[in-house]
Amino acid sequence: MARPVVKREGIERAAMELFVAKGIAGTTTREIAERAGAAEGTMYRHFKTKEDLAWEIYFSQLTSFMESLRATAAARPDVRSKLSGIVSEFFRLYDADPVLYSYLVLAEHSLLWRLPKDFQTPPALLVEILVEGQGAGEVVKEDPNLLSALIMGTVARLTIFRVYGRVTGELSARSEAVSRLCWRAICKTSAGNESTDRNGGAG
Amino acid sequence: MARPVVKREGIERAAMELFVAKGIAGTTTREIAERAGAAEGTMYRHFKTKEDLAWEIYFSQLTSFMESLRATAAARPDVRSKLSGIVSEFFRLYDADPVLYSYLVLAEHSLLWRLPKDFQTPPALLVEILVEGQGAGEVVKEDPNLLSALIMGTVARLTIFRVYGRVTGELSARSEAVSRLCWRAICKTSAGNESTDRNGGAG
DNA sequence: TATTAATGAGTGATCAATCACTTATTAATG
DNA sequence: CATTAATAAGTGATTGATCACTCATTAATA
Repeated sequence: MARPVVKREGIERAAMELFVAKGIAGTTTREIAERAGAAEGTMYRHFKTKEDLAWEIYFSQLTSFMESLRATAAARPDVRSKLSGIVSEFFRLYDADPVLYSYLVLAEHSLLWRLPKDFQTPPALLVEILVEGQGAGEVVKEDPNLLSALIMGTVARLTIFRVYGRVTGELSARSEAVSRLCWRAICKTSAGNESTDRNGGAG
Repeated sequence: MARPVVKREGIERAAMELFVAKGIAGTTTREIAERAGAAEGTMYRHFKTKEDLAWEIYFSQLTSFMESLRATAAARPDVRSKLSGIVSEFFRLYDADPVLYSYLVLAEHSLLWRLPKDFQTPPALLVEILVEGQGAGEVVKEDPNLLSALIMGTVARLTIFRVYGRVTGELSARSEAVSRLCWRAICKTSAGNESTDRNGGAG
């Protein structure tokens, strides 16, 4: 235990912001250091390479986000509300930290291959829940990957629209509408259309 | 006109393949020339900079794709079949040329800002059709951007799943299922659920 | 032969990464 | 408590490699 670490967090934050704005390859180590108010050498004290820096941010943040997704799903009793809980969680993350959201969900597929083979990604969690719903006869019998693509895709694309100003305001406010539309698509009967779900916007 | 141009197309193709695989910033001019079997200097005869090369490919191909999207939509009589025609068109492009699809739809938002302000993008075309459908009472009265995000998002995410092996085979084979599910979500009544659409998979 | 495409060695700038060094903090000793 | 040794964070000039881009020259066509 010697001198305490004070620069590392700032380096991670600055790096993430630049990676989202310009891509990993398009960001220089000098820029990161400058934005973080640190020396380039400090970066290399904590991270082996620039790619490692990108990876460590990605992995730790995705792990943490997946834990909250799983907690949300586990706390809900039925498939319908599990799904709207997950949708809410995505939008909550965007509203709280758009840069982090972009880094985890929209950016750089160049990091995905590094994930451990048994790492549960958001689409995989969705498939798990959807299969459960199909077993219970609540979800339509289509390829669960297709249903998962519908939910993940709608959420991700709405965020892209938000980034580019095609939609405005807090995405959390859209949570209920997105859940409702997605559920209309994937529910077995069309009875779900008129259900007034209150979990979509809450927590 | 003396010596004819023979290398340009190969440079564009090689560049696009590398841009999709490694990003624009992550691709070097030397790599492009090598893969194209041309000299670096030849690249600069036809394109002012590397970024210009990326942009010219993007703009010309997107313009051409938008023309076929509009033609498809125009050739269909009703909103339901216009939308499934567009979905089919996306999947057809992926099956025919996954690299081009990835370059146009999945990659590099760094080029989007260069589009002329009046350029009609795929989401904008969808919104146009959806608003028409709302006017005719066929489409649910939600923010058309949200409905457009649902369709565009589902299509794009399914392609990402295809790229990463989460789904396999020709995406065109999924066209009908995707259209049907999306229509369930966005149609005004739930009557669309049992309609057997034959346009989704065809032309 | 006039014209233009194609070439590839060459160029200065910039890159990621290094390393000898300084500074802040804790632990040990009297 | 005062002093000092040990430790690890932080620094920034430096480096060799690599980058995007140029230009004098050669090759191919009308």
